[in-house]
Amino acid sequence: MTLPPQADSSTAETPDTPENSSGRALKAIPEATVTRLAVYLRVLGQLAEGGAETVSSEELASVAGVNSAKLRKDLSHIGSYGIRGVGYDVASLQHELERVLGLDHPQAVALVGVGNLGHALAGYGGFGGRGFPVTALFDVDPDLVGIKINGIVVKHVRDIPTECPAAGVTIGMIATPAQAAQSVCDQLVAAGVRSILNFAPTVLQVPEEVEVRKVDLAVELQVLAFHVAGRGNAAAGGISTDVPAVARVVNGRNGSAVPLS
Amino acid sequence: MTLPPQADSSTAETPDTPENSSGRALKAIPEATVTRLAVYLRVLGQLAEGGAETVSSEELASVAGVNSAKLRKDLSHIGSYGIRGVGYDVASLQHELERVLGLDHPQAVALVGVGNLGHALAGYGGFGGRGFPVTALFDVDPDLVGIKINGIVVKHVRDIPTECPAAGVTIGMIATPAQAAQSVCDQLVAAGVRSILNFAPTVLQVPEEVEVRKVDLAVELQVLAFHVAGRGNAAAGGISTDVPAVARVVNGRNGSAVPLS
DNA sequence: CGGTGTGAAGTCCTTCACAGCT
DNA sequence: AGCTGTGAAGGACTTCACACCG
Repeated sequence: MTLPPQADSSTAETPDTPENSSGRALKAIPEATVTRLAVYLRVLGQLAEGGAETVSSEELASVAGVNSAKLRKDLSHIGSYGIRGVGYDVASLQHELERVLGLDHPQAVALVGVGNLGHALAGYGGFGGRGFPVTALFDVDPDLVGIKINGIVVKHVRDIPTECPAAGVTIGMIATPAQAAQSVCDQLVAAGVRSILNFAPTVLQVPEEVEVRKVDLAVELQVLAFHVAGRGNAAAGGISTDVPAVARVVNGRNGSAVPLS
Repeated sequence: MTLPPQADSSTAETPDTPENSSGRALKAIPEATVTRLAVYLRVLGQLAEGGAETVSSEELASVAGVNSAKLRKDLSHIGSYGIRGVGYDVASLQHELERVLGLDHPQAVALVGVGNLGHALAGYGGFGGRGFPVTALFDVDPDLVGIKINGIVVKHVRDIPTECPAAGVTIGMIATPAQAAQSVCDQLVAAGVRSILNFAPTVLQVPEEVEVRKVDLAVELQVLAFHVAGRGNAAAGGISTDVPAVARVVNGRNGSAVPLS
């Protein structure tokens, strides 16, 4: 699964100065960069599978759909892990990114709302490769509470206060109808969850220390509709990823149909 | 689903100068603004249901999770539809936004990949309110081709070239595994689709005139993980929506549990 | 007065272009 | 000779603050 840039969070401030493992002082990493780091990480995984040992910024950028200057600037925010004249070591850059993104010790994810969409999310094993295990499921529908999805029992929403802390949940996903979302959100926050991915079409009100990212399908489609209507006229200018040649090759395919779902 | 800003499209150029219905010259609307217009539209719908006739920028902004200056600036891009000293007429602003977003005449949407996630998307009637009807479904799995979802028969992917133009499809959604996504994308583009919402975890290569927005769950979760890890330390600063008071009230609820899914 | 619409200032992000390491 | 890392320039979006209108 792939999501776009939609976080409605305003930009975080980082008053104190974190350091990386080698003790080098690091400036706060821009929000926009963090999102792309996750993309680079995924691409590196593909390259590693393909047996690549090193990549140049040009190659990596091309596959990731950005230009090389941006990629190098992004990576410069996390330190100097490239080799001049050569490129980046795939494996070590991968580890570095995992570390920076906090993936070195895994996060427990709770999903609330196991209806239509939620059910699909729960079954989405691995979330497109190395991923986040959903470790707790909640709903209020008596027909759903008690069933197992992917080996996990759906609990009642009222159990959030006890179950979430017990399971060490740090990230919550809300896939309930809009009317229920704020209430659920409040309960997750009360249970100590500080990061929430919201699929319900509502703006959630949360305390400062909680981060919300939202995924709103209707909004995505409406933005596309705007462009279809010609008002954003993409045709005239530079929409689309500015990526040439290499990418299609490295992606490991070139046009033949492949089994779906 | 919500993105953030997340479309990876570079910014479109708009060389010619569009006008609105009243003939007033309009500058190109910023991408970031378009995304929020869709949110405002949704909120206006809620307000209209609640019986509101007018809203101030302050109120509307609060419910939409932005500050009022931004909201006014956003609306100024589409013209002057407010009344000084009063606010905005809910109904007419609603219509104006629908017109600008190109929702006045509806778009046909095709969905490719009716597996786990795709199935859920197909059943997501109305997409959280006024929405986009999915009018064509495709897959390659023989077990899926031929079944009906929400009254729509799943066709084989090889029928895209004939079915999409026939149904007047303008927007495509890709919910296939990553390996299949580029191939499907190519076929949609060949069939005349110029706007694509991609759920597969791959960067799609498309010609300039095609717009791609992506929704990548793994990336969203990884960004959240980054903040959990404290590296983006939200706690210290200004994450979260800067919305107070009014919002929770206008949202029509205040904390009690509501049925889910 | 109250609240919109908007120039101007400010912030964040992107792109350029090149110095410097290997 | 090649490719990274980065200051500096450039754009895009946001916030401020106030003139202006109803």
